[in-house]
Amino acid sequence: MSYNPQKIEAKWQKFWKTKKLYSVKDLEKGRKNFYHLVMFPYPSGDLHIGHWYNFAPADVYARFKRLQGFNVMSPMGFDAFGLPAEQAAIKRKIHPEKWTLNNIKTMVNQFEAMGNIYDWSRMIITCLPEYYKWNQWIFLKLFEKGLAYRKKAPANWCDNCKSILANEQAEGGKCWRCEGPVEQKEIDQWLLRITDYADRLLEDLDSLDWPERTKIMQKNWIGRSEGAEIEFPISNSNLKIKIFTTRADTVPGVTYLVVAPEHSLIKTLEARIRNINSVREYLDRARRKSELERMTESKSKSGVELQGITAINPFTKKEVPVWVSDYVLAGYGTGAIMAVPAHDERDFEFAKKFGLQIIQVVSDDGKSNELKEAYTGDGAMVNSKDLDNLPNNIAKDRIIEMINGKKKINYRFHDWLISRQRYWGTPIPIIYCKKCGAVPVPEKDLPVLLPKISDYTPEAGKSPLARSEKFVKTKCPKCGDPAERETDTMDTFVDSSWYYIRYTDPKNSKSLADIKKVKEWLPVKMYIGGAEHAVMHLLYARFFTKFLYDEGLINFQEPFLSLRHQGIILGTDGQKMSKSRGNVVDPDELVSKFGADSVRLYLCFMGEYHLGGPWNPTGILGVHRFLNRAYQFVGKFSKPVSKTSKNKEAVEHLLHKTIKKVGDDIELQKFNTAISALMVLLNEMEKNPENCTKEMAESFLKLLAPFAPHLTEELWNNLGNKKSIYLESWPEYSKKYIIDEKVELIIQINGRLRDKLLVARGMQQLEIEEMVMKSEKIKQALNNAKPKKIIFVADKLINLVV
RNA sequence: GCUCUCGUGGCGGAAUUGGCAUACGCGCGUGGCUUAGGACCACGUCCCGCAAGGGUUAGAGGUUCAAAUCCUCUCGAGAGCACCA
Repeated sequence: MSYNPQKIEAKWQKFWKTKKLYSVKDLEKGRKNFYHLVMFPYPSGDLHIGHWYNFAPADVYARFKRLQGFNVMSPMGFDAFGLPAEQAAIKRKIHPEKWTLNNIKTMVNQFEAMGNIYDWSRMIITCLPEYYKWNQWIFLKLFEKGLAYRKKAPANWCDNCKSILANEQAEGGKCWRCEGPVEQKEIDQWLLRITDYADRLLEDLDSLDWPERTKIMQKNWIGRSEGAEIEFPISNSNLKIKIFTTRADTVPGVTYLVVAPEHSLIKTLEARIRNINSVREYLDRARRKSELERMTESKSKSGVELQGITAINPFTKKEVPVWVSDYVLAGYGTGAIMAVPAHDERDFEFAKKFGLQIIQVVSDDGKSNELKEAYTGDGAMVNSKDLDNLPNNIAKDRIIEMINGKKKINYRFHDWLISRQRYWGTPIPIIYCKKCGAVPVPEKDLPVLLPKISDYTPEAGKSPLARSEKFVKTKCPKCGDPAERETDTMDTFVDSSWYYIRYTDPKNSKSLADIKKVKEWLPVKMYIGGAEHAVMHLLYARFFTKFLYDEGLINFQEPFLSLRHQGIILGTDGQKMSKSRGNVVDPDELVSKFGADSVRLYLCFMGEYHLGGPWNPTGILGVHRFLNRAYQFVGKFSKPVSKTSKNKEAVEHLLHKTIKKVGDDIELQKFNTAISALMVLLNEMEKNPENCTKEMAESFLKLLAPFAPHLTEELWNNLGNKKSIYLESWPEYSKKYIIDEKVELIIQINGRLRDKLLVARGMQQLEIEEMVMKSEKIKQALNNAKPKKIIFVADKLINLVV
């Protein structure tokens, strides 16, 4: 009999479907609920091998949990709004909805071929009104609480995508989607006040079982810093320049101020700036520079002095010049800084270049020295009048008080900008009325349907929806006057910020989810997805969860208790897979050659899950051979076998050790070593089939079941079992088999292996020493030398030091 | 530039966390069995050496009875941050 995966897999996929084996009830007697979730995919067309890597090993974990006795919910859906649908639609001249829903159909079929445990009755598609209605509903709640607001401000603009981006999506001056350069553009936009939640978002990180790296990234992104706001009066004027600093102790060393090119002061004091022409020229140049250029040119600083304008150092009362430079960011703090060249590297560099004064005020040896570089450490105050010799950390608070500074906490991140000037997204449910202003659409009128229009090509700064008169023209819900709808749509990250809640109650038309079901399932126990979402999706989702908690709609404050990242599969050449490189691995082809079980198994076996790595085209042969051998071996037990197994002890020991190892490893998502343990077990059983029993073969199948669901169902059935193997439970190991009675003890001389000894567990040192001295090898190696010292580790080793 | 993580055969990778380095698999070699398929089976496969033995975890040094694992430096790779005042 030969292993025919194609036949077996189709058969069992049908079986699972007709038996509804994976549709999950909200409550099952005697079983604990376990919510297992993988980040839902974008419906891009076909499942590629990267998708397989995200979903198949994650499914191994879910199946393992199910076998352990949990009532596992593992739902799947599609993050269906977004730019690529529009772009594909424009290119192919079909409606984005049609394109998206077609893709979803294909992908659902491909998912079924993967043999996953998904409960398709809970599927979510975010571009359908039944889903995005609740985006709008949540938006209105945020609006009601003042957490959604409209503002005209410079925003990140990607000219390729013709859209505004959130800061999280414009990292490093590049668009997260197309990698094109990001420019600044003034535009009216909707923002969500995520910064109100900054401290909670920071504090609650500690309680999460997340990769440390990811937590650090979120911490850095939020970027909390404690400091003070200090005002510097402008000479001969009532105006003041407000700055933010974390080093108030260095105020005595402030020798100039710098404002960002966008700072309002320049315009206000235009008339007094003597060199206004060269200042304007500088501002022009700075504006033309893209964010990217500003960063790459960060090495050499540029700037112009605002001649005719000086400020007063509030500590020394001395006049200091004011400069404009693009090394100061408009978006952080107040857009202006106090410069302390002696104690800040950037200021030092700037001062050196433009010949500005450098005054040391903190010193590690209490003396004022010639500085070759900025001194950023702690020390005692110098050149600071009465404060001299005081530790700088104490001087800090003293100075803030003396100069009427205000303690302040600043955050690096900004409010979340959600307006998108695009068609394929959730309409923002706001109506503009000349009399009443921005009026929320009443709840009863939700959803505001996305109209079917025929021309959704983007236009700079304006949503395609603005061209649909039918959509735009409406009546003010408050006063009934003619009014206009908001035409921007929401960032698709809004959709994914709460979808995990919707899975618990996906068809609810009365609320986003029934609180009873929410309590039954949430928070998510295990969440799996790419590390690239560390500061986007994962931060937004945490924010939404906290908001919905505050609204009393859910009973938990963190959505994902445990988080794991998968790695990325690279092409055979070690490069990122792409069609242009021609190094794309086609999973469908592999499935038709080797079967889905082999593909699943190989993806788990190829290395550490969170690392990924290059694809090895012959590697899959190894696991395929293994499955084939398992098929042949277990097949032997489908007929009654003689019960003469004489020496099953040895195999029994190994089996129990394997049960422990495979369970422990899957729990840690170390799938590769779990599989290698299964291989070792099968190798051993194959060598001694006469010492194996049917029960052993059954245990082996259960251990293999999470990895190779189709094959194990087939073999389980062949052994005479009528019900699915997934209605069984994970085998238990007994301690007596885990601990061997005899252990192999290593004998070392000076730390080098010389001999081995098989001894009873727990044997004492003296007894062992005696045995060691009788060993020929040891006698020879010792060559009559007497051990000076003997190190003994029970059941492990004895080391003779000569 | 800064921070973090990591460097183990021809390749993917193991190593109970300081205690037998190279498990498991790929590839390769030899032989067998097959009328060929990316099949299967057996044996071998870190380096030097006929052997006894010796050497080996990027490189150099250190701590220790004992180091892939801990410390220091150098080199290399990956990730994150990159004017955040």
